[in-house]
Amino acid sequence: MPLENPPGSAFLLAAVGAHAAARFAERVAALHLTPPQVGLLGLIAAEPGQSQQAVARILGMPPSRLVGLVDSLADRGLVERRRNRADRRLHALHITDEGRAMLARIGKVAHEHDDDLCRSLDEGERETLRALLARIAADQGLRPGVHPGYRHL
Amino acid sequence: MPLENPPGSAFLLAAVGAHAAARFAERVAALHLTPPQVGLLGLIAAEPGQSQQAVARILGMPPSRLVGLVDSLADRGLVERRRNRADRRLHALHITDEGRAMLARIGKVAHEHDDDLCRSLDEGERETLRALLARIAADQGLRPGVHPGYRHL
DNA sequence: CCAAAACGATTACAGCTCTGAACGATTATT
DNA sequence: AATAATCGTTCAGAGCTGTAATCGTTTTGG
Repeated sequence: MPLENPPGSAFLLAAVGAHAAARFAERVAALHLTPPQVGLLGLIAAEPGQSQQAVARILGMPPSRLVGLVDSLADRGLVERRRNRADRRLHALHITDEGRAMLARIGKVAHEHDDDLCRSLDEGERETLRALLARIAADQGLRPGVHPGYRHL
Repeated sequence: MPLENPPGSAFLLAAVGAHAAARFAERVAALHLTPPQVGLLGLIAAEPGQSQQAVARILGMPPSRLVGLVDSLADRGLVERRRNRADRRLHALHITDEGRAMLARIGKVAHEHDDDLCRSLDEGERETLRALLARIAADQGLRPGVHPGYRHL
């Protein structure tokens, strides 16, 4: 039972959001990926050439955590570290062709996931939901496209 | 960046939900509680007398995990284990008066949290959001009042 | 009626992940 | 040139979780 009856928006949001995240994790597990890996891959694709520290700041995780994550993607050839000639301390992150192909498969999975989650809503209702959530996200200072949960998972 | 542009409902839901959960965790931390403890306390209050195994099944966590959780609440006098005379293997869980008092404080915190999260929405929009989320929750088979994320946090 | 299987709660243990500090390499500062 | 700061990485320690063994109790079945 929730703390309020009926449950408030915040509790519903957290519960449904956690469910959505769990189901998405199941789907991408079929591609041998975890949600943080997917988030990182997407971020590198969207803004290539960033240093690891910059990416770590955006994602809100300690740089030491990012190392293993980048390793796991680089080992599979989805991402590569390129040495910056101007400043050889930096490792610029870039997506590979294989990474882009994987991202396409992920996009397909994400779309299926989206459809299944919202199957009880018609298109107008889905649009309403997206709009309300986007308003909350903007108001609460969430960076578009960054999943706060990747911090701890 | 998300996998789709603009982001789909599922991604927004997971992101905003994780944010809501994180902010709620901060708020109840002021009461020296964690979200799983809050969820357990609420469940015991709503359906008193249940065995630990029954509660563990409802929350979707292994019974061994519940032991420490119940301990932490029992140590603070918010909950008590009562021996069942008919079957002395079972420990029926009951909330105490202090537990009820704490639950009242939690309810206040939850309400403030709710208000802050939805401050960019008017009352009609909040009701719309609640309705849409409740539809998804029901369709996806989520038990009302049970937070799936408590499984792993 | 008694031995054995089943069941609930607990504990012990092993594996995992995360955090924070330390380190080597490189660059900026003075 | 020497020192401080920055980046990526590694490493040890802490915390947490699930699995399996344990103990007491109850049910089952011969």
